[in-house]
Amino acid sequence: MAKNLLIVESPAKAKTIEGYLGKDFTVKSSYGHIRDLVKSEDAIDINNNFNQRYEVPADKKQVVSELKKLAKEADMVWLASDEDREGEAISWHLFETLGLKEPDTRRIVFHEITKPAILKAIENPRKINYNLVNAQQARRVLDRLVGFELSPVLWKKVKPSLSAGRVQSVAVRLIVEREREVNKFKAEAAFKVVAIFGQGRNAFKAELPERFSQQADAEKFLQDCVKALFEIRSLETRPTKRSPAAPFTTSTLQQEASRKLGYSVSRTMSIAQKLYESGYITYMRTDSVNLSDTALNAAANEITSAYGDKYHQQRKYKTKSAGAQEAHEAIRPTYFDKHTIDGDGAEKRLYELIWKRAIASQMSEAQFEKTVAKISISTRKEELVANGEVMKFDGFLKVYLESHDDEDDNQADGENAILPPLSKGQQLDLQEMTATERFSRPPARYTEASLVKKLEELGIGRPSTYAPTISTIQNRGYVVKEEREGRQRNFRVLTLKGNDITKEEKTENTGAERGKLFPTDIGAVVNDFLVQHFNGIVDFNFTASVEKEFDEIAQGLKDWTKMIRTFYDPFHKDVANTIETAEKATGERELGVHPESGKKVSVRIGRYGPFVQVGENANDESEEKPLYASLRTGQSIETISLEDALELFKLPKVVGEYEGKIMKVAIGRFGPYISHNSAFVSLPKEIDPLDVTEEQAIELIEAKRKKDAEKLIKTFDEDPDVKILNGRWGPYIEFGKLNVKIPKDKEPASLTYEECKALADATPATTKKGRFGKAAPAKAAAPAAKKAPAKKKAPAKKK
DNA sequence: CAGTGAGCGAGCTTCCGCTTGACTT
Repeated sequence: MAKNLLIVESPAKAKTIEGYLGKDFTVKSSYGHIRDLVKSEDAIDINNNFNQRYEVPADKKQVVSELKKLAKEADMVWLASDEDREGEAISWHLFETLGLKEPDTRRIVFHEITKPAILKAIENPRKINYNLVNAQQARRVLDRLVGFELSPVLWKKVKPSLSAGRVQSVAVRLIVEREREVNKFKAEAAFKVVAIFGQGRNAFKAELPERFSQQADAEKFLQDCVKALFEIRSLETRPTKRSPAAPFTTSTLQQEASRKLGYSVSRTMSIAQKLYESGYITYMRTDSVNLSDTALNAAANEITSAYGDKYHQQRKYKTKSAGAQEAHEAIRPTYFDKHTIDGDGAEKRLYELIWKRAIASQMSEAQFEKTVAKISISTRKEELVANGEVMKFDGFLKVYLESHDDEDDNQADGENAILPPLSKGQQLDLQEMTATERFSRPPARYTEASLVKKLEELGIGRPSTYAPTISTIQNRGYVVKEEREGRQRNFRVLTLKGNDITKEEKTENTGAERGKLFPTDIGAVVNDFLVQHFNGIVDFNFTASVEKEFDEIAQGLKDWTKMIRTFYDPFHKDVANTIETAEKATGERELGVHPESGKKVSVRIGRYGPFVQVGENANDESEEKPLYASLRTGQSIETISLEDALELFKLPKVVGEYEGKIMKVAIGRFGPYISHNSAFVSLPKEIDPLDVTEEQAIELIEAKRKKDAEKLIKTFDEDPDVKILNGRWGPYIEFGKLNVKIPKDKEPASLTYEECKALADATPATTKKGRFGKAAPAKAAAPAAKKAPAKKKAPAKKK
């Protein structure tokens, strides 16, 4: 038995380290945290110094018992979790849970998984840093208190099962506020003048720095240019350079993989996880841009041998993010001489991206010669400007060019074009000049990756939580990732050619979005509610300010329970006050009055989602009941117009007759559908329910019948409502409204009616939904309830 | 599931940060 047990957080890391240390060491992993606060309300004892109750979650029991056993057998246990707040806490939880004793325990840390780093760490053990542990406890307790007190407020005031938290609520806020900026944005049009001089290979573009807001001014300018002389007034050439970006962190990897490969952040992370487990890359959840000395040398060797000495330049990067804890290296290939790897296409592409970025980060800068030519116009005082750029040395650009979110902006302007040989005083031949109407652009909606970037800038969230946070806000229905169609927009183009000026009107598509994050109505309502009642929590600086206090705790300058007390008491007061006084939040908005009846038209969120209401709530029997209609996908209570709202009442609508029965189009909870003779057909997305023709409807009904017939295996004379069908997951019996799976040992085609009935009777009706969600399972059917009888709920809080 | 938007009301939902596989539908 090995004398030493060394525990790290990640199993892949454990494997590597075991190779470095030899027989005297057993290296195991804790798989992250091994304990957490209990789920129940009594996890934190508010009145007793915020004492915590921890438990080992079910999925960690096995790991813990194995570690316990090994720890008992070992002479010395080395706690080698990461050197950051969470890592220190993991060591402490291990110490407590495994029942370790101080003389036989060492705490060690390293920032890179290299043999010298590990050996050095072992020579320099220390004790658990309880200040750091306290800082983590403060973080953990604060997040629990915030999350588990705020969420229930939402259940009461907005809708059950919603959630709020220090991180997710700010993420939603960013998206809601950006959407509002986009919606209130008014595009401003201005004419941009571009001239083309010279012929053929010597042709080049020049631009007028000023823009004209009025068409008349642009026209006048072109008019003035008809007989004008153009001359190069000044010519300036200067060297410029561009430097490579730092190697990847989690967030920059997510951004580049999104821009260059189109991966979602969760896809990027799961591919990176595979690469890590295969030993191709270093750890992928990191906020550090640092490379180990071993890596610097390996990169230097690779660059020198592959590209030559002049392409290499050693660089050490410093992190720019304030909250960075830098427990690991930057993300880099484990072996720089491996330009590509075995694996599927996605893995290969991500690996190559990581390899290029890391290699480029150690390469020389690219050198350019930038030329600016200013061109005077004899009839005007303005000058045209031509920019040219010639690359003199490619440097790092040989392998990698970083992309940016706002890429397409400059590209079209010929910013980096090559200019022909020019000289000062040279007369130029105008070939063509255009004045094109261009529009200012609204701020860009967030993509998953650009949201991560923003969160990182605000110091909110950690490398391990970016991807899960993005999923959470989508799963809660606060945010949707969507494509939206743009709309056509006209713009004017004036062209001067020869001595003639022509005008034309062109159209372009604008506002189309792909893979952008949009707030839902519920997201907006929840956000507004939180901003109104808990501004301090959803403040963009809240995390930064508590982080500062956590740092003070980590340095031993502050008592963590005092810090939490100072936060909690007023916060809890707000919670209690809000529960008592706040109205239910529905996002209600009045759109106006119905043009014919004069009744009030309003929108709000109801039990089944956003809807329009015409007429007041009936509080008296003599009054008429109001009319309701659900909003369609893509519509929102915040932006819908009165006209669009009234459109919704044009459904349900009879679109024709078929086989003697009417066909009706309506919108249901699951979207638009056609009903016919008590059968239902969903409308495909691309068909507008208001435009369905009789022919289309018949076609759809027939198509549905055909599809159903393909699924049908057998029917019965005894009861037409009983069928055997082939479903997505195999054959099943449709017994009236109940679907029953057919056991594997039965042949579906040979089942008799009686057998079907028996199977149906044996199936508990748990799939049926009651009015308030899932129907309770029949009491007698569940004799052995696993759960202990529910605890008595704490009596209602005193008022 | 197929046109609702009350209330009735037992018992449930929920946080952030560390880690990976185990899961059906």
